Amino acid sequence: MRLSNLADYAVVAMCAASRHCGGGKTSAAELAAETGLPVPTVQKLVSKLSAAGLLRSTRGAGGGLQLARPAAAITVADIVEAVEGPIALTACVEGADCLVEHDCSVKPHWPVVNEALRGALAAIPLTQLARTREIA
Amino acid sequence: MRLSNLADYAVVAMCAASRHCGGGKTSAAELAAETGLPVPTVQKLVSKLSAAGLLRSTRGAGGGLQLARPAAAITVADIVEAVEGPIALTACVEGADCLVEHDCSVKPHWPVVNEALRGALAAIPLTQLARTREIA
DNA sequence: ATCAATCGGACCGATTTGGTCCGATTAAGC
DNA sequence: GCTTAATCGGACCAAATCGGTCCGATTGAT
Repeated sequence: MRLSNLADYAVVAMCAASRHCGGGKTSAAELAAETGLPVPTVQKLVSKLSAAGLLRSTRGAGGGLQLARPAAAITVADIVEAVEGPIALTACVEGADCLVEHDCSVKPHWPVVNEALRGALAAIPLTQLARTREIA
Repeated sequence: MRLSNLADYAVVAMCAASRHCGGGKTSAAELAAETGLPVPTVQKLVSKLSAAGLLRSTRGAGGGLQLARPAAAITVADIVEAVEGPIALTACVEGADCLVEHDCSVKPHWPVVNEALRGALAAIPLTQLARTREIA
């Protein structure tokens, strides 16, 4: 019942990237310096985030990264799904057959819980996270 | 972002145990037969569930298991926490220092998400799960 | 006191996760 | 047009956790 470290890091990294949104491009190395994460780890993250369409990467000298969408249109749920894949608490939510399929009275309830979690994550846009410790 | 298989199994096993509530005691072997899970796995589960105070075990010949509380007073959150430990999406929710502590603007938001998830799990008592496929 | 049936904990293999490294690609500069 | 430099992208490897299996300790009935 725990979020993977990578997903946690990704949220922090995207939060840092959103601060560079006005100033144009940033780089994986810069994000690593600001977040304190290892550079290769950040590179791995931006790969997945780019593939998911959350970041837009420009290669070559002078290249870098920028948000593919406005920060307000990116939620924690988007970031988590980009790194960990679809949010599914149990295998049967994704369609896999559980081994007690014939009389599994629990099955119908999981999608409800699943959507509750997803809704909680989708309710937090990147703009809200960028406000440094205002709600602490 | 996925529940462990053990936690999923534990919910199913507890659901099966609740059906024996009126009839008194059951056993790990019986639960295994009803759920289709391997016997040793169920034994492992009942150990943790007993330690968490959700099941009461009686040892010796003719012993067995029974719910320690009424089924209505046991929620999915209780079962998940019994098997997986406290529900904490990130390490910082539990008090551990993240390595970007000094300016982690994300940190204040995790407890909110965490409670939303926990609330969704705590809203489902065992009695609701026992109703076989009524809400499908 | 013996026996039988149960739970409880310890051991082992497998999968996933997290971290590191090197190569492919691209744009700028000469 | 070529060289150079800086970047992203994917492949490789170690570690931790998870899942499964087994055997021993404890307890009540006979």
